[in-house]
This record gives sequence, structure tokens and C-alpha cells, in this order.
Amino acid sequence: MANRTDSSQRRGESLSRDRIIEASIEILDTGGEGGLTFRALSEKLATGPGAIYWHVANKNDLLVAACDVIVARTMQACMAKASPEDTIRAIALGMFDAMNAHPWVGSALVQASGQLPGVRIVEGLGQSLRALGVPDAAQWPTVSALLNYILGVGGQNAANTQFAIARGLERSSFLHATSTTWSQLDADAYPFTRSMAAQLPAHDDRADFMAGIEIFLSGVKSSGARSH
Amino acid sequence: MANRTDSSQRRGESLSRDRIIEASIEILDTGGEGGLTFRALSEKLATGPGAIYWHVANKNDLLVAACDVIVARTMQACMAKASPEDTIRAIALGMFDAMNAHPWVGSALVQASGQLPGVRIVEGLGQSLRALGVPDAAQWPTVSALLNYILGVGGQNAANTQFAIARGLERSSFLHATSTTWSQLDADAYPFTRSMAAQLPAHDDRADFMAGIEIFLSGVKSSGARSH
DNA sequence: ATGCGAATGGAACATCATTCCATTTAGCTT
DNA sequence: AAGCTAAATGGAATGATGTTCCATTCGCAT
Repeated sequence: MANRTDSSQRRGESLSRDRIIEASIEILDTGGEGGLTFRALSEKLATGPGAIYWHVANKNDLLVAACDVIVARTMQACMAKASPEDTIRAIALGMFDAMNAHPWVGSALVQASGQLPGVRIVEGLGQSLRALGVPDAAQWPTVSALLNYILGVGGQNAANTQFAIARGLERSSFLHATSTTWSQLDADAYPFTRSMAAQLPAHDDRADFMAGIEIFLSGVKSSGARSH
Repeated sequence: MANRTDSSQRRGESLSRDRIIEASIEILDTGGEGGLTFRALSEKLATGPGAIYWHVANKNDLLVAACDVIVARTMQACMAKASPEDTIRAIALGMFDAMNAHPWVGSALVQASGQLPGVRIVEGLGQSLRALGVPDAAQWPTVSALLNYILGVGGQNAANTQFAIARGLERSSFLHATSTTWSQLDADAYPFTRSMAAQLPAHDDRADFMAGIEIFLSGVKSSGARSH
């Protein structure tokens, strides 16, 4: 099931793990998380569901593999910027954009964080933090916090996108509906949320995300990293 | 379907939204996320699946409601500590412990962040940040970042717990297995992850989480919050 | 008493991941 | 070149799920 590198494929246009993953990504991108079914996949590949199971252990395995393709592609484009700080910014921004373009990646990553796709991100962040001069003892907690923040935002965006799709709403109408709900909350119990309602529809997710990264970097620098 | 406050319940031990939610929480706590099915629920309540749908719109509605019970209970215990900073710490720690005790809460919260359970957390964090002196324009991005971090960690923990349960592993064996996998990664491509493998089984999730909160608070203070 | 709507619960439906297995295919052996 | 073997295929069957449907039951107002 692993080494398909040696002998060429059997049939003229036979199945292969890569072809299956590629088709899965297309289905996930167009039909969302719920669109990926073994029936839809087997139809796209002109085969039966059983044949797919020869190359792929189960649906989760397939999701992780598809996710890894996106993550690997993203990380490759983000490594080795001008400074370690810029590399972290590039990784964060790259992952944000990737999870925005492929909303299913967010939830897939959360479910498979200890596995290869998550490790790729950990490695990229960890090397940069090390280069930033974060002390050894603080490296893991810091990487963990950064990763969790990135995955949290990604998961959130994915959930919002899926929620909007499920109700047939555009992103703007979804935000507008949430804003209206918030503005009707009890004034005594929810003063803060109410006051945020107005600016909700106009806010920029990407800018907010990067603001969080900057708070983080600022916190890392002010709590003991020696400059390099 | 909403106001059950007025007339008393019809039958001696009739169904009610609250009884359904209470039973759901028990099932979720003992059987995990996948344990909650309308069949298991109807068996526990000695009724049929159809009766439940009279009180509850669908499974997602049920999950959000169960989640809200936990979040409301947690937030009530965390508000109004000595200082705004301590309140934020209490909320973060309270939510971490709640999501640890009820791993399903993490994923439920991610799926329903704009709804009531998420709003409760936003409100608690927002009021505290306001009291901390965070400028108006920075309040929303900061709350959003904090919430996303908390939800990210929670979702992560939930996924790890479920992953371990699915394979019948204890938490320690799960960490040990991940540690072994990481230590066998390619030395050139993954130097950081490899070097973290050894300390993975012994690390303290809760301490790491709080370290992230401290980085955050440190970042918030060093980027423009005036002391109060 | 009696009628009516709220509430019930069991059966039925559609869909899904997954398993099973008879059949086909390609590469290797002789 | 012929035959054998294991890899690969694909369609049918399985079991479980969320959800809908509807005949029936219950309690309150009349």
C-alpha cells in the first residue's frame, strides 16, 4: 500500500493513492467537507467504493492525506524568509490563506495534529522560534501556543464557512445575521458583545488574525527571548 | 417549543428539553462524542427518537444546548476575580478544565462559536480586556485572538482524547506513541520536532496552556494597554 | 363527558462508511 | 508463449446513523 514508486501502474489509467487524493481535494474544494463521500469519489474516479479501500485505509486516512498535500505545499512556500519573525508571519499568513481557500483543511488539521501535517507546521515554527532566541525550556510551550492559535482560527473559519454554506448564506449575510442577533442581546448581561455587534460585519478576519500574531510575537519578545 | 415555563409537564415523568439535554450530557461524558445517538438517547429516556424531535430541532441544536450548559456553569464561576488579568486567567483555566472534563465541549464550541456559548466567553473576556485598558480599536481583535487560542487548545485536546479513545489507548500511551514517531523523523528535515520528542510524554498540557495565556497577556500589555 | 391540540413513540426512509467476494488483470515463472 | 499467482477491481450487501412520518395517547379547557 505504500511503495508505488517501483513498477508502473497496472492498467492504462489505473487507480493510485495520488489520483484518489487529488480527486478528493477537488471534491472537498467544490463540495465542502460533507461533499466527500466514497460514492461521489468512486463516481468521479469511474470505479467502485471497494477499489478505493485498496489504496486508502479509511475516510480519515484520506482526509489527513489530502490535508497534508495542502499543508506541505503551503509550508514549502513560507520557509526561510528574511528574519525568523518574518518566517513566522509568513507561516501564519500562509496557513490562514490556505485554510481560507480550503475550509476543510482547518478541521482536518485539528483532527490530525500529531500527525505529519501538524508536524510540518511545528517544525517550521519551532526552527524560527529557536532562531529568535527563545530559551530551550520555553520553546515547546511557545510553539504549542502558536500552533493552537493558528489552528483555532482555522477551525473557526472553517466552521463559519460550513455553517454559512449549510444555510445557503453568503459570508456577508452570515455576519450580518450574527451582528443582528448580538445587538439584540440583553443590555445588562452582554454590554461588550452588544457594542461589538456593529463592527462585526465590516471586520477583516485576516487583519484580526495577524493582529493576534503580532500580540503573540510581542509577548514572546518581552518575556525573555534574547535577540539574535 | 420554547416556553415550557408556564404549564406543568403533562405526564408524570414526561420529556422536557432540560431532561433531554441532561441525559445528553451524561451520554457525551461517558460515551464520548460518537456515543450520542438518538437511539441511545431515546433508550436512556425510555421513549422513541421521534419524541425527542418535538423538543429539539436536530442533533446540532442538542449539542449546542448541552455545550451551553457546561459553558454557562463554567463562566459563572470565573467572573469578577481580583483583577481583570486574573479574571482572564480564571476564564481561560476554567474553560480548559471544563473542556478537559468534557472533551466534546471543545468541538461543539468550535462549531457554534457565534452562538450563545461562544458569546458568553466573548463577553467575559471582552469586559476584562476593557477593564485592562485595551484601546477600543484593539478590543475585538484581542478578544478574537484570545478566544481562538482557547478554542484551539480545547479542540486539540478533544481531538487527542477522542483519537486515544478510538484506539483504546490511555493518554500516556498515546503521548508515548507520538513521541516515538517523532523521534524517528528524518534528522535533516525535522530537527526541532525530533528534539521535542523526548519531553513530549512528560509535558503538562495545562501548564503549557497557561504559558500561552501569559505570553498573550504580556503581549497585550506591551502593545498599548494603559494600566487602570 | 368530550373535543382538541400538544405530545408521544415506533416504524419507515435515505444516506453513509465499510466489508465482502466473485471476477479481472498484470507481471513473473517455467 | 502459456499458466500461475497475487494484486487490484467494482458492485452488492451490511449495519448504523439522522431524520421524517403518522397513528395513537394524554391532559386540559369547555
